[in-house]
Amino acid sequence: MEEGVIDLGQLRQVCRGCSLRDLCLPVGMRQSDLESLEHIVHTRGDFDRGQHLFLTGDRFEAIYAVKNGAFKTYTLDDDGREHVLGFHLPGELIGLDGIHSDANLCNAVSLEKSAVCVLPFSRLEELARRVPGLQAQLLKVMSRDISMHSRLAGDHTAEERLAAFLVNMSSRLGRRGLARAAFRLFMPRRDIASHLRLAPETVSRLLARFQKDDLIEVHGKEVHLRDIDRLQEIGRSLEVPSATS
Amino acid sequence: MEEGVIDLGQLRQVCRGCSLRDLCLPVGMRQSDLESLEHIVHTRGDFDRGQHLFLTGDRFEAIYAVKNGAFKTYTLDDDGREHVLGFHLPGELIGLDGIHSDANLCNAVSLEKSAVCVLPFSRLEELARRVPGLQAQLLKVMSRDISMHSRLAGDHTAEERLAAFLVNMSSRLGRRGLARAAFRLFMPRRDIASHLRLAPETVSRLLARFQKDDLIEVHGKEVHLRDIDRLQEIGRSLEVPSATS
DNA sequence: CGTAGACTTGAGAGTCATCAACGTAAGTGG
DNA sequence: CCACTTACGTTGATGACTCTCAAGTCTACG
Repeated sequence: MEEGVIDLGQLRQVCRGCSLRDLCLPVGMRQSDLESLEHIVHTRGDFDRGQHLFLTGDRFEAIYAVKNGAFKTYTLDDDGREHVLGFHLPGELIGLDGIHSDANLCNAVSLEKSAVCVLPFSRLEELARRVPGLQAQLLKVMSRDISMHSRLAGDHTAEERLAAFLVNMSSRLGRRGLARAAFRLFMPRRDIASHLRLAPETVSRLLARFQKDDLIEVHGKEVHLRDIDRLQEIGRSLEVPSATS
Repeated sequence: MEEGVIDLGQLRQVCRGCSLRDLCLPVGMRQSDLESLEHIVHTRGDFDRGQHLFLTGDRFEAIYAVKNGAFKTYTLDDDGREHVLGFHLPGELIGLDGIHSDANLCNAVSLEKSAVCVLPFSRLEELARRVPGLQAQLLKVMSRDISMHSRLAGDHTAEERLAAFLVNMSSRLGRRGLARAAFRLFMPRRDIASHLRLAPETVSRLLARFQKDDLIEVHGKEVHLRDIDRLQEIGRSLEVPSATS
């Protein structure tokens, strides 16, 4: 096989041929602009579970879009305590918090077999100037991130935070064509706990209680949301409203 | 006086003549581009303490730069509980969390006599395409916001959060030419507490303890940071590193 | 299959919230 | 300008939510 053929045929259609193009950065971009985006993107598809995408202090050069699999981002205290900043599903971006710095400010690690699209930031920035839709989408994604984190930073009970987390996962997975009511928690309890600033034991206990109250069913990592409305009600104050969902 | 003369002479130099131009959106912009920015900006200088800049649900049309004074942004639960998202000093932007929505997602209220610069978002977006420095700065500011909120959302003690808050205030005020070691907390304890998800009583008690430990001196709203290094040490895990400070 | 890590469940402890009372400052109108 | 009123701030006592510690169970992967 000739390299050139592969390039133009496959690699060069990363975005146009990607099932995530309506969730990811390409939202609202024209076909011709997508092609421009494809020129600056390349895919890295070799991430095993536990493998890092970048580390704190690495030079900030790119942001990343999850192509498949899942990642978590986290920081480490001086005490060695881990703080999970968030989980990243296919179509979501990683590294936005590093833009204002010269270095990445967190670690990003794969939670399962994963692949990402690498978006070299300076070229992305330049392209965003030429493609209105790209700039707009980038700003929207970042704005949504601000909203999400500021909600999570608020004063809510453990119950509210976990309910909101489940509903949030459900809706994010749903938008990716997966079942909203039943899914697999691809991260360990410890990570959920850290993300919600809880102890793993508290997560366990709350899941057990939710189950007792017929809100969910849990079997290990599998969860089934049996009463999404009530869960949503419980976690409502953490919900990020949006016009486009 | 003729209107036209005022427009071109004063109003039209909002940015170039503004003492905040090195902190605010104009960072890194050329004089000629600043002029373009001035064409889309206008100032509203009539905010009394307690007066709102916008409310949750208001149509999102603009972001705002604080010109002088100070604002807080907050949300209200269904239970009527207030969650303070942040405080906004001169040169800082308000409303970035509304970009991804059609509506503002929080309330913004003046904490003292204040003025803002209004940046109509669609025009700003358009200008950002033409002015690289503007786009870059907007992305940086948003990126920093993400970092700040995700740190605050982490699992830290009350002591750490308050120490970090004081140091953060100190440095933000310092960058504005004010004393870093001694300043006035322009917001009530209740708002500090809400922002740090603490009870107002806890803020009081911690300030008293910091004082007893010779870290600070407090007299009502006046605080004097006596040992900034140790405060910084205490709150270090909440600090947002940056390349450009 | 066996081992190591993950998860669950229970008991006890701690941080911080709540309730309550008091002191202080701020803002208003006489 | 001062008394009054109201909100803000402090301090103490109590209690709750959640953490920590500990043990046991389960799951996953070699």
